[in-house]
Amino acid sequence: MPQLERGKARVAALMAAAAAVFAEKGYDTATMTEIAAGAGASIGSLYQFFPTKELLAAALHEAYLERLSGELDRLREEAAGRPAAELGDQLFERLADFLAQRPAFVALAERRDIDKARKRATRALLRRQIAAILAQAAPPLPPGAPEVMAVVILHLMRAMITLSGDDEEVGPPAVAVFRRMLRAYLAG
Amino acid sequence: MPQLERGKARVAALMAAAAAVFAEKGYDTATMTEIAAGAGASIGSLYQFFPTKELLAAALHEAYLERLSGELDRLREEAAGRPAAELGDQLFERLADFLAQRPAFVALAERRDIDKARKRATRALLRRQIAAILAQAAPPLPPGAPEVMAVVILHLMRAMITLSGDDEEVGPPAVAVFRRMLRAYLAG
Amino acid sequence: MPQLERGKARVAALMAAAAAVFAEKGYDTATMTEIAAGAGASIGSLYQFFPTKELLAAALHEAYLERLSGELDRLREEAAGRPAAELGDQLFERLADFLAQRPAFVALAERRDIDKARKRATRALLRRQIAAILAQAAPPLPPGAPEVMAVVILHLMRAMITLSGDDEEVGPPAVAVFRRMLRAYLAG
Amino acid sequence: MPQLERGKARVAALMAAAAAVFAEKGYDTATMTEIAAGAGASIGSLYQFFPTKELLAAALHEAYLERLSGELDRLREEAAGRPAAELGDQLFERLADFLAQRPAFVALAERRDIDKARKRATRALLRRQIAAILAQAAPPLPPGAPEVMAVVILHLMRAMITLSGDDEEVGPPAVAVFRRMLRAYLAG
DNA sequence: TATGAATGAGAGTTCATTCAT
DNA sequence: CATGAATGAACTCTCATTCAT
Repeated sequence: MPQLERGKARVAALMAAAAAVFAEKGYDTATMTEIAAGAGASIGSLYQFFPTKELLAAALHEAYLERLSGELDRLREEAAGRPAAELGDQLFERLADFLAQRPAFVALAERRDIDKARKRATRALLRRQIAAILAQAAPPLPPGAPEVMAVVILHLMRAMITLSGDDEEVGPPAVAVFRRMLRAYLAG
Repeated sequence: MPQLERGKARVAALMAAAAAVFAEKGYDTATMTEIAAGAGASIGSLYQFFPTKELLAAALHEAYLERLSGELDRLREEAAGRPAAELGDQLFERLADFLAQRPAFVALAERRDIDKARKRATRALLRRQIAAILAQAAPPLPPGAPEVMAVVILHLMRAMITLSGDDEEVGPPAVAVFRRMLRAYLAG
Repeated sequence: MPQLERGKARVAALMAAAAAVFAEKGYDTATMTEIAAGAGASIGSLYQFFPTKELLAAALHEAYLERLSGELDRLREEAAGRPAAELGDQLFERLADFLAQRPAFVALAERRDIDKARKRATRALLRRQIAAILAQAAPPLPPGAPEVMAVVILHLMRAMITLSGDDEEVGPPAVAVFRRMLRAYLAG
Repeated sequence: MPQLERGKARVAALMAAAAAVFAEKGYDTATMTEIAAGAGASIGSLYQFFPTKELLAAALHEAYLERLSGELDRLREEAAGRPAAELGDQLFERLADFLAQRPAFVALAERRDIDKARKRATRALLRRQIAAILAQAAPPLPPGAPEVMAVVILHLMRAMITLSGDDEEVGPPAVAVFRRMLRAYLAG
């Protein structure tokens, strides 16, 4: 919606501020006022571009999903013919990176006012992309396995996130275990 | 705090209502008014027993934790000398049951206004109990493993919960995989 | 909704204040804040009883309509067998009185966010009551006439209202003319 | 204010859009943004020509009044020497037409932020013009009657407008009655 | 002039919490 | 203890209007 250069910069600043606030407080507790302030904008300016708190969240979420989708596409291209365990490792690493750099992602993905169907659709999309990657493994996984493993990986990622907020002593080894479990399972 | 019989019934009803509302709407979105109404009580009455929304949540959470703690204690007694994989299975099942019956648990465990230290402490407690169970496995797990596996199990449980809200087609196989992964890992 | 005596008094005060503000500023321009202040209540108190500006307006409107309906019922009982012109005069007078004492009535009846069907229904009700009165005239009006005359009278009343806001020099004679026109028409 | 051709077209488009929006939503509820959009212009452009919402409304109202005034002037010229009832009929018809084609007129005439004196003055002007027409009736109306009847006619017009928004079954007969009432009254 | 971004006072509404009865 | 009314800070959102380009 922004047409001028100035507007584009504003929108970028607003989304960045929104990401920060959503990450820190969660969707419900985040306030539009704080987001606007965080971007050095007036509340009116925020609403000029995002007519609703929900729409703001949706826009940010969408942007994240597109980026993630692109990254998975790229990974699929690179990864044809590799062994499954290695693919799992790659996925693990890249997804973890992606999420670590976007701490608002989970808050956005789980906000309650998102409608169920949409949520499901979004998850299905990601699942399919990850399954597509795993389907390229050589030797190939048994039929059906890529889809199930996609779900597994996605949920492991969720666990990862929480883990990074955990104790430092206990987190890293657990991450390693998750990784090994996945590797072992994919290897055979 | 309640001294009379009547008071105890009130408190029970209030906590039940709170559990229902927290489960349905999440901590932030739940309102004290709705909770009171759900228990057939007036707001005034609710505040008589729980002087704060946060205290209400804390009380409910505490109650859940105690119950869970008890269950884990019992499991530890029963489980001495079993193989690790079997213990993992047992834990898996019992924890899943526990959470399935208390859908407010996660919402309470993750509410944002809880102070970090307390959160950490709570998690540490559970971890220790689970580790204690795993430490009784025969043959024994390598040193340090029970603690790490406790973390892993706890996070798998979290994944489980989310999974139950997922598509029906894709959820159950993923649960099975998690189970098998854990089993395999604990077995060797 | 108010259950205690105190609450009933509040509601009465709030409705009175609302009537005053709606009358003075019209529905759109009236503010909930001003209404609350006018009743010596806090904004929260106002919302306790009227969860929406629209509902407040609706409640007030409803109350007015009920009162008016009662008045018309009474008039019908008293008026059986009188000549039509006299009934017209009576209606004219009573309705004018009613509206003069409730300057918010028109503002409420015409607010834009009321749904069309409801508006129509309300008007139809009043029309029917007035027609019922005119139908009792002796000698009787021709068939169909009471219904049409009811519409005419209702619209004359609307004109009356506006007229009272007009110049003082020109208003009263015009009112008199309206009255005579109606009389003449009903007389033959 | 607009000096170029382009400017005049802009102003015309803006006023047309304003008329449409005022008619549909009423003065209070109409927004400058929607008006600008309706004219295919930017807000900045709208404010270039009409520095205030109120001034925009005033300009539109003024334009309408001038047009109406012209029409009444023409009618006065045509109508000298006709019987009063016929003049009433003519007025009735022309005014109704005028208003039917300009649904924003009433909204503009009744907006609340217009100052009372101005409102009164405007009404007085129209009244005088209508009275001037009626004063030309032959045989002449009694002294004072034209002024009073002008008021009456003006208010009947208002009723007319509302009537056209009413039920279709009940509107037209009522219009006819109004017409007949006026005719009869003017005839004697 | 034209455009679209920027501003911020103010409106409606919510809800945890307190108080009077 | 119970009830329900009272309070007001805080929140989301709107819109007339101003400004920079």
